[in-house]
Amino acid sequence: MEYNFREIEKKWHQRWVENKTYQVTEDESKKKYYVLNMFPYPSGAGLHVGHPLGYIASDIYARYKRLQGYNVLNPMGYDSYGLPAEQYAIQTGQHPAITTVNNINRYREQLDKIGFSFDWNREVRTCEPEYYHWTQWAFQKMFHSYYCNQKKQARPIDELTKAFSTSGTEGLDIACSEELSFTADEWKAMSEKQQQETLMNYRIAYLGETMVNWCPQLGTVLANDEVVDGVSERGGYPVIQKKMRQWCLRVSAYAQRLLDGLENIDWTDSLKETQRNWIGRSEGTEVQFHIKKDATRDQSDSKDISFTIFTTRADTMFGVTFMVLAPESELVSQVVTPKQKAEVEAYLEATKKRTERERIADRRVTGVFTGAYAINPMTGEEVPVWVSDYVLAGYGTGAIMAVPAHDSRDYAFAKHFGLEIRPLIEGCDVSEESFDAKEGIMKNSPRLTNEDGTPILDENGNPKKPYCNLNLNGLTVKEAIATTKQFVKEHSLGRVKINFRLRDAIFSRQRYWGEPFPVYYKEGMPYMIDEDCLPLELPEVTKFLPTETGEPPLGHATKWAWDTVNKKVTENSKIDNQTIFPIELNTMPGFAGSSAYYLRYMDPHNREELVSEKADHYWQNVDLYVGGTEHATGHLIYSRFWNKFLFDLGVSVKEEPFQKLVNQGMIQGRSNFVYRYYSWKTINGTKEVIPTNLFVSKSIADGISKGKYNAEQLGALCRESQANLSEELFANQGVNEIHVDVNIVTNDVLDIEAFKNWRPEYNQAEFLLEDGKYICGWAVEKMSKSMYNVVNPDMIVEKYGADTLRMYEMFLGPVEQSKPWDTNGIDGVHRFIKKLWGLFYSRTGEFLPKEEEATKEELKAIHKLIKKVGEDIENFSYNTSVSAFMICVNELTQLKCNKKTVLENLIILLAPFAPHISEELWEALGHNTSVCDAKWPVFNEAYLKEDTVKYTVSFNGKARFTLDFPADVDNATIESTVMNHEASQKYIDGRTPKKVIIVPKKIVNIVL
RNA sequence: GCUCGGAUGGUGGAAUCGGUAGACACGAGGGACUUAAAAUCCCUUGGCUAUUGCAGCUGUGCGGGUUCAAGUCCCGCUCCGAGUACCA
Repeated sequence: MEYNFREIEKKWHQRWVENKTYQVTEDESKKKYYVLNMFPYPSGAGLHVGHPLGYIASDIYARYKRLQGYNVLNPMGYDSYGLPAEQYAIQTGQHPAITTVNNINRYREQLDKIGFSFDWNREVRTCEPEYYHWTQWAFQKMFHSYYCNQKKQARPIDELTKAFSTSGTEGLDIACSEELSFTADEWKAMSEKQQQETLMNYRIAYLGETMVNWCPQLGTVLANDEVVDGVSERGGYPVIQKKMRQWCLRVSAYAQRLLDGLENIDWTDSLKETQRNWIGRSEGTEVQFHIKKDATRDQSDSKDISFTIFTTRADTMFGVTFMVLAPESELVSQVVTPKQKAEVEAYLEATKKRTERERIADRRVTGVFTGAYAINPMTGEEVPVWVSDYVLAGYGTGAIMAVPAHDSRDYAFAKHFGLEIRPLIEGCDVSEESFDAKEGIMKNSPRLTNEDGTPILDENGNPKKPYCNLNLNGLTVKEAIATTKQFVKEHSLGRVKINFRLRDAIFSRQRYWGEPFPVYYKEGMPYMIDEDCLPLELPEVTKFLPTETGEPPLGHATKWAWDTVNKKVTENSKIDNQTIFPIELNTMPGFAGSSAYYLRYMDPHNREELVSEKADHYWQNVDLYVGGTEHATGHLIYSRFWNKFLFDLGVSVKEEPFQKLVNQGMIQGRSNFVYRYYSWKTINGTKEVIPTNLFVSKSIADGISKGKYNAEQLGALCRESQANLSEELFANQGVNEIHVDVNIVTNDVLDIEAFKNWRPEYNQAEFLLEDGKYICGWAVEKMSKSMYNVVNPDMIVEKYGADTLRMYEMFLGPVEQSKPWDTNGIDGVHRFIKKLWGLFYSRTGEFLPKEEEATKEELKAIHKLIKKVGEDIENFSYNTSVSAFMICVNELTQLKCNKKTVLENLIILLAPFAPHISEELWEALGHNTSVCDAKWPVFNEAYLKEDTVKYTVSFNGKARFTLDFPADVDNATIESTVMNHEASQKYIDGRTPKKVIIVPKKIVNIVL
């Protein structure tokens, strides 16, 4: 019987869908296992073009777990190539919808191509809200919550308003503002609008006036992780800083918990590290500096101006020689002296114009003196206050104390403007660069002597006395930091503070495709529409672009107002601001919907709740999440934040959403080149290229580039290949490297006929071959259309089948490693599948498996495999599993094994890797249930027991030969046997061994 | 700059605890079957020397070290990849 893989695969695929073979069971007494694939497809290559590495890897694990007896939820399961996860999931009822609107839209073209029937204008809106209902719901909950530092969780905002109304605001430790700037009486005196405005400072979802990354070309704001090198991640358009009123999520409130949570989850260290860096916790000290009073300043001299700086190097307080404010800091206008005012304002104007990208591109040292002086609380010294854009407004307090001796940025600034550099560490040299390392012994603190050791004198000519009783001299940097911290705290000069780099997430987008905010505006303040009115569905619009007045696309909608009486959306024309109000025009970003989608899969048809308590308690969290590292600072942070919030609410039982995370590597492109021969001549001193129709094979091209051929030799090559090229073109040789479609190249051999048809201009091409073939050059590049290296796995599936593709992608190497897509080895895997088939069917179509007792060798072969595959799957080392299968099938073929018991075990083991052929052969073995309901075989050590053990005999560490010993041999026997062995004599050479080392079951080493 | 990975044949990659480096494949070379091709099967395949036979040397990016024994551990480099960046 011929193995017609494609027919078999289609048949099984159909059956799985019809019988809902891989659906979860209702039996909740079973252990659960939840596998999920990260929502977007790898590396943006698109639905059908990208390689389903992650799907295959997670699907193998899910099937393995199922065979182990688990109830497995695998909503994005990849059951065969040719059926994308979404379609499968919808058909089997496991998927509530397709992640988010944004994602649907992104894959629209590809989904259309494979016949995914969708009325894009209507169904997207009528189908999606079932899902985004719960995104809107969570958003409203965030709006109605604040973060309580003391309780380390989100709490209802009502608690806060109650506290404000009484005097009991003390003890409220709120993430966003630890000091309340108003009293209970003031609160009560506020208007409703003022109260609402105040509450915005505390809500977890809040409207914030923040600097945003605005992308004019895209007409929308972008999150920090969507901006790469100062340009938008999608499209690469410039991004500028702009102050806008936007919805924000107070992710920063969860910074510490996001950091702590990393301890207990099973992610790769590098990914955890990336998140740690992104969260950027830094422990330091906040110190208050006062501005020296100056009569010439605008503000009355009586007013005391002070500001706080943040530093991790409190030990360097004695080395402060100037202060720097961020240009955006409000302090600048307060401290500037009239004399410096014009200059400072000019500088502020200039920096505003520079985009972030320009600031990154050229790191010029710029800045301007404000005319003000700050008083160092440790030394009493007056140091100048500058403004410079190297200080960021968004981090710390937007002001720094500059210690040029021990900070490279301050150093560059000081050198540029000729400011003092005062080293504080014994023996450090700061003549060329600053000494940034946190090591060494402190000196100069306080600084009482000059460089030559003579005492510094005060105004009266007496030796200067220390300004405060803090002396760090002789301490290490670490000790000095701790001592200074303590000192600052005790003397109320500041406080110990922990800063995070992590910023709040900007949650508005000026797009159409996204969840609409269930928010209407009354007197400019946002109000949530009632929870029972959710979901608020996207309105019909005529255009998806921003309006002429620069409003978001929803500004085109004519029916986008909220009727608070009838509780429904109504025409804009009816807005009276009494009972009918305008609705928010922004929509939510892509990460909104993906942040909690895993919870929804646990209970996809629930109309009452995001997830039922029962389902949540059963499924808990995702056991295995497979996806790319590119989401480390985006989705994987937002999702953890979102889940922690839901955890605080009691909706999610687990604080961390993804217990184990496996990163699949990216599939890179492998480009092929052809080499087009050209000649050239010099006309009027310029080199002129004469192109030809001649394409030369790789090694000839290399030869030409290296000048290996003279005109005669090349001519001979041409005659040999019967290529017509006129004589004069043989001199002045050169080749152009041209990308060629990888789909017309096999094992780097060009399909010449296909090449001629590929492009009309190559119709008349001639070739210089090597060994009768045209060998192409190759390089690893990213997959892109322009490099003609995009490979569509569909072609592989049609030619070799989905099972071969699955196994081949796994065989390429470790899952987490990026690798070029290279079909050169696929024949090997396909051969393996055919060999496997050969164990079941003879060439004449006879069914071979028989009910016979397996031999010792056969049992050994299969149990070796059981052990290996089990271990490998647990370690996600799928490539070595595939090779183990090959070894086993080779052995069984050699043994001519057709024992049913052996083959049954083999098929079960193979089922996760090659599900189609496994189902087919499982059925052939006489089973009428799916192989996915079989039991994973139990490994029995006894079958691997050997009577004899092979020892490697080595002399002075060099392995020479091997010897077999009985398994229970004692060391003395080994030693005497080896010493007396004929082969040993040559190496011993009459000497007496100094030492004999015997490692049981492994090696014997004789030291001479 | 900082952080984290990595470097093994012509290629992808094995070597899980320090114990015969190169499993398993691809490619290449040779052979069998065939009128021929495809398919299939068998042999060889890190390099160098030797080859009638045995064999010897060398070899995991570079330089040191620890050890009876190092791809694996330690120290110092080089190169490549990823992340991040005026974060005070």
